[in-house]
Amino acid sequence: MCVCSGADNRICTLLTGDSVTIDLLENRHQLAAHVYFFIFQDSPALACPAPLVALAPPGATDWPALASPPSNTLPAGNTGLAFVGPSAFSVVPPAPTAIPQVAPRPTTTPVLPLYPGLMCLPALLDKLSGSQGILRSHMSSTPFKPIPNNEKVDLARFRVKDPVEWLVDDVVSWMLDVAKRHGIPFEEMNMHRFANLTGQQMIGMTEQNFIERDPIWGPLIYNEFRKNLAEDTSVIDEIMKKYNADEEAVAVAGTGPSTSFEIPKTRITAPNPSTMVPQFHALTQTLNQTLNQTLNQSIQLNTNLAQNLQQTLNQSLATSLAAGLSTGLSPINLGLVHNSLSPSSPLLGAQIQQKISPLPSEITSFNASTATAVCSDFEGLTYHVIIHGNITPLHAAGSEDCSSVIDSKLKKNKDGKPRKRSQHTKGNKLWEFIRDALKDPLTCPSVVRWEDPIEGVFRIVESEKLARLWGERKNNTKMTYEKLSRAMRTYYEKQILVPVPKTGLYPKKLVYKFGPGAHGWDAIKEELL
DNA sequence: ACGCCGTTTCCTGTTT
DNA sequence: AAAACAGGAAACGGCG
Repeated sequence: MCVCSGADNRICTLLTGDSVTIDLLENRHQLAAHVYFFIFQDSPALACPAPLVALAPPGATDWPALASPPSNTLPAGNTGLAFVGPSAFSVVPPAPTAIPQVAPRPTTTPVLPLYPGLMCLPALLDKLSGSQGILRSHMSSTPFKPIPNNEKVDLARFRVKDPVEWLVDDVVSWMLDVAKRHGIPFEEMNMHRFANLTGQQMIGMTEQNFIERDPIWGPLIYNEFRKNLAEDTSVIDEIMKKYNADEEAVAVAGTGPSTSFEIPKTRITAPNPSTMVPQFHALTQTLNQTLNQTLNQSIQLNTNLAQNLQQTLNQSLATSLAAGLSTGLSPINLGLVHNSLSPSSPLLGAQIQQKISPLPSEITSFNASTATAVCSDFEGLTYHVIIHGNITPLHAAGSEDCSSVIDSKLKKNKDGKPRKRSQHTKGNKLWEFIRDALKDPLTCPSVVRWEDPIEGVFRIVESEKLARLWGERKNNTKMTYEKLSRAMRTYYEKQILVPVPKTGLYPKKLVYKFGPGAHGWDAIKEELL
């Protein structure tokens, strides 16, 4: 999809993915005079000739007069823009001289008729890029070759990433979201002035920088971005990374292995303000206070754990903060934390069990059913457990290390090869496990992640880790991704999974899509909408 | 004891 | 070449 703006109508921001299609449909009436939308209809891999539906603004004089409509035009009266393929383009910053300022912006937003013509993509591309040098295609000159760059591009992706990790696609997606939420017609934003920025670059920008790029909406965009940052946990992440680095250093130089339950109270120090973006000072101080407070509570809890194991923390703070610490969640994901980290979280037991193992020897088990724990592992460096609720030493089923017991009970099949123990666990089906992993910040997005939460498309990020977790769940240390995927494939027949559309929108491997037989995964969709 | 379900295991062949 | 995908066949263990 291509969104063009600017007074010369040739500054184009190229987007990929289909979620924005909905935005377009919803906001079609808002399209003002100088916006062109190029929408590729039903184009599996953007092979050309891909039917191209273009909206022609009334009175537009420089609309590329491209060809007569091919024979496969849309039926008369068809206004559907429903099938949008991926973009074949990357964003190329326009030359500054090519961006005249738009003086009075249109305030009315007429409903635009569909341009009657359907045009071939390369022709249009040549038309646009040839004259201005704005567009660059990833496509080869071979017109029928599929897009080489079919990396995941998801217009909802910015929601699950830190702004600091936003790529140019994410920035544009976010801006579209801002425009939609504020009812701003896209073309009224100088989106192209932001389309070459990453989140990291935007973090370093002042409000004035925003205003320079968009005198009208710059302050709003700036405030929206800051709001995003304020709700984001990246700063805490930085603090915690620093903390972990310090802790590791101490552990190496110190008296023994460090565990998450050896948290020195003095370890958290304020970051050097000179190394930080000025706007973050106040935020960092606040977060530091919160962090210290929470950690101190955890330390206190830890101190009493072996004797009493009854402690109450501020659930909201501990859960949200720690969940954010674990994954650097965006605000939206933080909003999901309460649901996803419920004590009954299917992953939690295994995760807690895994994380709890370095506890002092007298604490050998953990009642996951009565506790809410959050673990953050920072890519395996170290981790911290912040616990809320009642924790009692117990002998919960599954809490012991069963591996040796399992091994001794393994039966052998005809070939004399050992077979694993139970495969059948009521209410714990594989697809449910994966669904819940997608809700759990401990595993999403590090192990599994959404490609398109609206469509139910998800991707396995770390296949063997997912298999290991599934194996832990089933007390089967021999689980592999190969076996797990075989079980996944049995779901196609039951429509629990359905084939992922070969649109080129998604990576070719490790991507699955929930089907009508699966349920409970679309709660995230409701959160996002 | 039996049949069904939801895997798990093993395998061969294909696709990416 | 390696990883992932596809799917057949048989085994397994829990459950009704």
